[in-house]
Amino acid sequence: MDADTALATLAALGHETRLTAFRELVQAGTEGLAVGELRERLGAPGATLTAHLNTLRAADLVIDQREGRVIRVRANYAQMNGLIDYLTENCCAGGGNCAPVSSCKPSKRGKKT
Amino acid sequence: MDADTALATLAALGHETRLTAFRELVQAGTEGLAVGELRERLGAPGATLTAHLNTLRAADLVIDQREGRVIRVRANYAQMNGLIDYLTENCCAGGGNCAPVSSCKPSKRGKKT
DNA sequence: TCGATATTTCCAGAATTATGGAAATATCGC
DNA sequence: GCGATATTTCCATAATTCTGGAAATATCGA
Repeated sequence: MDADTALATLAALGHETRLTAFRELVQAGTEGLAVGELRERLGAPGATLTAHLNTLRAADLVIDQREGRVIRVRANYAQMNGLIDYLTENCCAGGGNCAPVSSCKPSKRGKKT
Repeated sequence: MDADTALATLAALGHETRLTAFRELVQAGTEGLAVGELRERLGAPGATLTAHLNTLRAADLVIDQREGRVIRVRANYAQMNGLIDYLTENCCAGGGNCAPVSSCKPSKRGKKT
């Protein structure tokens, strides 16, 4: 992932509604959610949600698929992995101060930092 | 790391100047950089850089230490690790679609996604 | 104390982003 | 085709963030 893509991805996630929406989609799993279902969960007006979804779409963080009148949205895990990779490189490049092995240990996840 | 902190961290990194600044600091390693040195590298006016540094500071992404008239700024790797952990949890929770082992393999870093 | 250097705060204008109602588009079942 | 449902686009307003000059603050060496 290049810097511009990482930037767009970070900016897309750096908004409360969009981060919450993405988390809902991740929790929903591979099936994803209908836009209407997501709208109900977030309690946002349609136009507002669409605007945020468009930002997430532009950042390639979600994939949608039309199923008749319903548009089903899913989290794009590949892009999230790409972002994590990018940040890991950024975090670890140069000084070797936080090697991937230490930042990715399963046992370390969930700790209070 | 809680959701609010992750949000502030993502928003802080979701700006070109701040992401570039953070990358410079990571590359600079444990010694960090003087604000003036960072300012020269970024080519930004002092007030502008200070505003961005304040955002990074509020997000706990940088640590600074005064050395006489110079303020030395360093990347806070712990916070970056915390963010990566948060995203990894978000990415992997629910569906098990992208386990940390796959997103953090050293061999996978650097791939084009 | 003074003058020089480093950085910040103050502040206001510029630019961008967010919000949501109303109208438009797409698809369905009949 | 028509009415109903799902979602988007359009658009204007509101809110936020960005930017950078000028003044203020902090520290130094003499």
